[in-house]
Amino acid sequence: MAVLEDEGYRATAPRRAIINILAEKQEGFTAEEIGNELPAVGRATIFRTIKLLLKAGVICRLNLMDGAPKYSLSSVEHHHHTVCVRCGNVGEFRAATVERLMRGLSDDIPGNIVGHRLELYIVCDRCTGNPDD
Amino acid sequence: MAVLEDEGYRATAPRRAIINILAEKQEGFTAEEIGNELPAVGRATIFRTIKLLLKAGVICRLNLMDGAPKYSLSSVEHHHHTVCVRCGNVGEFRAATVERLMRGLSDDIPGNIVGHRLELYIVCDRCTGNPDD
DNA sequence: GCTACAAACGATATTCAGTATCAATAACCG
DNA sequence: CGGTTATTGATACTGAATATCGTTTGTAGC
Ligand SMILES: [Mn+2]
Ligand SMILES: [Mn+2]
Ligand SMILES: [Zn+2]
Ligand SMILES: [Zn+2]
Repeated sequence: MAVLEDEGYRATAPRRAIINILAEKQEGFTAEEIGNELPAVGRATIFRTIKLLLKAGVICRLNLMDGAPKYSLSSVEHHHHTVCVRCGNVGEFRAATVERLMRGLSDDIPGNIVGHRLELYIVCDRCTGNPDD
Repeated sequence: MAVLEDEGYRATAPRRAIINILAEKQEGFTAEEIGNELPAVGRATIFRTIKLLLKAGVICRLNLMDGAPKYSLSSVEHHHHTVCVRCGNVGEFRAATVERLMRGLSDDIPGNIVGHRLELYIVCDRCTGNPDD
């Protein structure tokens, strides 16, 4: 909520409603899910707010294996995601080794690395237990 | 072209036309570009063929920084991509260190890793020279 | 080379995510 | 409070991708 003030955005009712919902979400979420939970809020505003929170760094975007976009709260500055290919649950992880690797890679890559994206596709423990569904 | 036979697909004129175009492409390409170069081929067939070639492993999909899909010939089995955030040019690279890292990561990650996606966003050498455009 | 049959096609309609427009509304500052 | 201006929601629109379906075309078997 402080995000809005910090960036000079107005603390409107729709924005606060969206932020409240996100605050409780453990798993990743889609724009549609948010919209479904807030029928009173216009579709455009959902997308506008998502974009705003992305820019502010409150949430981050990731891609499912098929490229479909999904979002998750960014609890930490820079991190990567695990996505269960069965149930779609999203996890976050940081690993110093990943970042170290990126720095090492810059020697082998032409041009200047300005960012990266790493997604791990997994079958989560819960889904390993239940072969179906 | 052998791909089609190998997988039991018919070697139709549209498919051959698409494959011929791809064979000459150095950079990554979008579905639209292919469609533009082959006005005679129906849009649906472009997408159907892309999907087919993805499954066959002839091309691979990558995501631009904003999530937009792009494709590139997969010259090698498993690899990753660099995307210039200025001009959009796509490069491929392999690095044993990346794959080694993934194996190492599996200890820290809950669940079974079944795949990963790594994209490096860069400013390519050509774009570093030309600050504008 | 035919023929029959299934695979694949293209046109079309449709879905779905995301964006532009714009008049109406509501934050915020004084 | 009241004025200014950011923000909203309805609506229309775009662009990517897919479903449908009658027609075409590859291909295996003769
Ligand atoms: Mn995250
Ligand atoms: Mn590739
Ligand atoms: Zn799972
Ligand atoms: Zn470039």
